Amino acid sequence: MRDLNSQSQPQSSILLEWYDQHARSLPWRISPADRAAGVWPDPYRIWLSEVMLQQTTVAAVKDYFHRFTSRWPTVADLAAAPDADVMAEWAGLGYYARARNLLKCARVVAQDYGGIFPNTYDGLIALPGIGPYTAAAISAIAFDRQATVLDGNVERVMARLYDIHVPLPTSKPQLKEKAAALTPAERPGDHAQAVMDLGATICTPRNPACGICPWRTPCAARAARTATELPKKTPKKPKPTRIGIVYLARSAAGDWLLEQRPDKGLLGGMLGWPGSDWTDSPDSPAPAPPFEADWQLLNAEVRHTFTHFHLILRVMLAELPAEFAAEENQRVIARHDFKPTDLPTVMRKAFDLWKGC
DNA sequence: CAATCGTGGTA
DNA sequence: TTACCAAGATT
Repeated sequence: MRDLNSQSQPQSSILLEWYDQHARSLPWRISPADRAAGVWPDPYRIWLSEVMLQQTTVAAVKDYFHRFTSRWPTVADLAAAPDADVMAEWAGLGYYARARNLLKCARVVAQDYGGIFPNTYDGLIALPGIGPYTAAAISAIAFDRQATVLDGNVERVMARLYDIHVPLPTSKPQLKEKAAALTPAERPGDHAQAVMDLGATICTPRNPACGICPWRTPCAARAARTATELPKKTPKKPKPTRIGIVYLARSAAGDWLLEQRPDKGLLGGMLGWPGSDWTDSPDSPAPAPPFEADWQLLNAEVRHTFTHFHLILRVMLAELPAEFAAEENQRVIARHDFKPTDLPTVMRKAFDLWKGC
């Protein structure tokens, strides 16, 4: 007799059928026609897309991916690029340590590996900026290896599929085990992308579309009506508000004074306006203008929220003296070389405030 | 291990 | 307006 439990175990084959019909066309993906013709993705493009996609939405990544791949078509091209060019191209995407590690990684691959990415999980995870998720993703998607990805989507899908109420990150090993048990030997890369697509389009954090989910039959959370409350997460700490000052100095010719921030820490390696430290106290922060001048306070403030604090920035303006002697980390950028899009968003907001005056 | 590290979209 | 969230890595 037919085993009624046969449908109670989720199967990769069901998910892959759904994926073949619903896969989104993405710039780093091989089209179904190409894949049928035996074309495999370029590991460089998979690596680049996966690093950009770390904690970042597909919508935000698309344009950056196009700009990077058209400007630097190969890992060797990227490895040869000046640091400042890469940081400027990454500006606005956030988590700037990714850009610094991207360059480090490209240079290791170009110089130590002859421009060929290692094709194993162990080889990949040893590279800068490649952690457990990204190593698994590249292994599976670019090299057809049976690796299991565990990102936020997979965590959510597994927690619901098996109705796991243990909060993250404690439940992570358990979720990884479930995800690994579902990973097929055939098409592991498509399977990985299918689970993530499922999480991004059907098994969403709020209002999951359980009725049209390919795994609706075996889903334990759907049966228990607990899907929307999963996965549980340990509560986050509240964000403090910090206050700071930035100094916009513009010469009579329209040139701007900027600073390259230190490699470590917030906005590391990026251009920014000279300024004070950002303090927690409501007291006005110690002024630290880059030169003595008649600094004018703009009549509006920058408000910006980082991962773990809110920031209020006061913006001061003065004319940059022609004889100004720049420090080592400072750059006087000519009017026509200055592009606000080269700045991280919080710094661009300060510029926008001036522009609106 | 808990903290750090960006930004934009969404309810 | 606020809080949550997104194809996480590093220390």
